[in-house]
Amino acid sequence: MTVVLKNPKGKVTVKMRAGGAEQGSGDGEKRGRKASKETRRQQLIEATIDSLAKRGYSDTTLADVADGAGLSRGIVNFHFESKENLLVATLQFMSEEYGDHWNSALEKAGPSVASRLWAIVHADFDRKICTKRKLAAWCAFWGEAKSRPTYQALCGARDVKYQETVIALCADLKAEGGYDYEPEPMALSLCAMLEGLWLRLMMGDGTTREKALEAAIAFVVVVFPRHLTLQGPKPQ
Amino acid sequence: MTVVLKNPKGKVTVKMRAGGAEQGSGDGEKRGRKASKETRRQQLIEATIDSLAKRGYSDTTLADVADGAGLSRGIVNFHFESKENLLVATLQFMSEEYGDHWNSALEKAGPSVASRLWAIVHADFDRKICTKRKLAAWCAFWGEAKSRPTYQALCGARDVKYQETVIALCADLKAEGGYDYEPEPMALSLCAMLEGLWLRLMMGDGTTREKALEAAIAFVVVVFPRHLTLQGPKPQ
DNA sequence: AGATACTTGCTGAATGATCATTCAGAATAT
DNA sequence: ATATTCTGAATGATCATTCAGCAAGTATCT
Repeated sequence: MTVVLKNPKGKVTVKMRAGGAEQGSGDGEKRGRKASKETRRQQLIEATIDSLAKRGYSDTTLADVADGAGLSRGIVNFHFESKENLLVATLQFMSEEYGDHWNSALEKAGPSVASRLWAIVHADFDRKICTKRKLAAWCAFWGEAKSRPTYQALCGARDVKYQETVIALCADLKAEGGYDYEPEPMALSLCAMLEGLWLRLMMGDGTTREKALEAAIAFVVVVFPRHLTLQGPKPQ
Repeated sequence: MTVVLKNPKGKVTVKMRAGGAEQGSGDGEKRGRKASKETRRQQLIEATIDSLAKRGYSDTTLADVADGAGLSRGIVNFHFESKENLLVATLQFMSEEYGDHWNSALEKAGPSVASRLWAIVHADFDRKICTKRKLAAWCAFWGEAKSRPTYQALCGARDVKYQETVIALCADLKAEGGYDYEPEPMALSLCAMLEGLWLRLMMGDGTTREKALEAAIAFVVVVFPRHLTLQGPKPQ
């Protein structure tokens, strides 16, 4: 919906979007013509995630993104030069948001290794990260990643840091608790399971966020029974 | 590479593909003009998997598929009516092949529940199923599944039967061995982990088939220590 | 304050490239 | 001769990209 107002002189003076698509950054940001370059880029990235989620990678068009942002057809090439750039920027944004999220979850966690593992597993199923919309966008990129080195690098960067962290946590728990398996395979299976649960959530079979979290918890509790219970990390 | 032969009258009589792309069904099948409808369809499905693996879903074109099969441009619409039909048939084929594979692995397995679980986990990493090429094709479909009900149904069908089987195996092991966790979440986390490992294999980070299998084994051994060891199922 | 020129953000019609689909007719089999 | 399988040029649809021009904001001058 577009609102067009006319001033007393009869000239068009305001032409901006009304309604619910305002997904830019901070609330104080200016809209319409006044929006800053960064705000506009973020707005287009959000519209891209919407489009990826709604129509999938291969049906995402610049026209759909522009419509979703309530702007004109040429807008993406104006701000991003090309469709490819927009998609890379979108993946970059999601990748950073994901990384920031689990890092801050680790910082907020208690000092014990057990509570840190508990926190990082829960972070993956947090409402901020784990929405239908974003999972669908992730999956769209995964589907293209193998044939596009740029996507592969960005998805890979996401995983490497995460997995190293999980390996370290598993190694620390082993040192503390006397488990007798290797940290690397254990961490790999844990990370793979978390991604697999995301995949399930996207695919929309019966799996819900609650069931997925329950399954993830069941896993880590069985693997580290001396440190974790179904109710949470044991006090050291 | 295309071979063109001329008969004594100077007319072109044979025009068929030479080389290594002959991935159709049985060896006795005829080639060239003589190929049966089913052979031709299978040949095109294999070329589709190749194209999906090489170029990804969004860059897979009918021209590329036809080239890959060594046939002309209109061939797909002749045998499948539309691109969409070809892709659905391809997914159907992969889905059936996958299902047949783990079902026959279960049949070949020993009678004990432990050896059946062992077999089904190994089946996922068998060289016949778990190739770069096929994993990439699966991933391409997953990426589009959320916005295409047909794909979603076919991918879902793949999973539901599998997961029910795994739940039953987990429940039987629990009954036998006195483990105290619920079969459903445990089976879900196991299935999710197997899919997640496939995802890793496709993405081409350092994960190899051997490491993936090792991680999967580490998991089930930890979960069912009374029935499984790293070397295989325990004799009952 | 008002007028003027200049900058920046944005628009949307036009362009050209890519690609699925069609189909008339050629090649081959029966 | 007739039916079947296949070809490849033509067609039309979709879509990314371009760009001339408009509108809003800002600086400078009177």
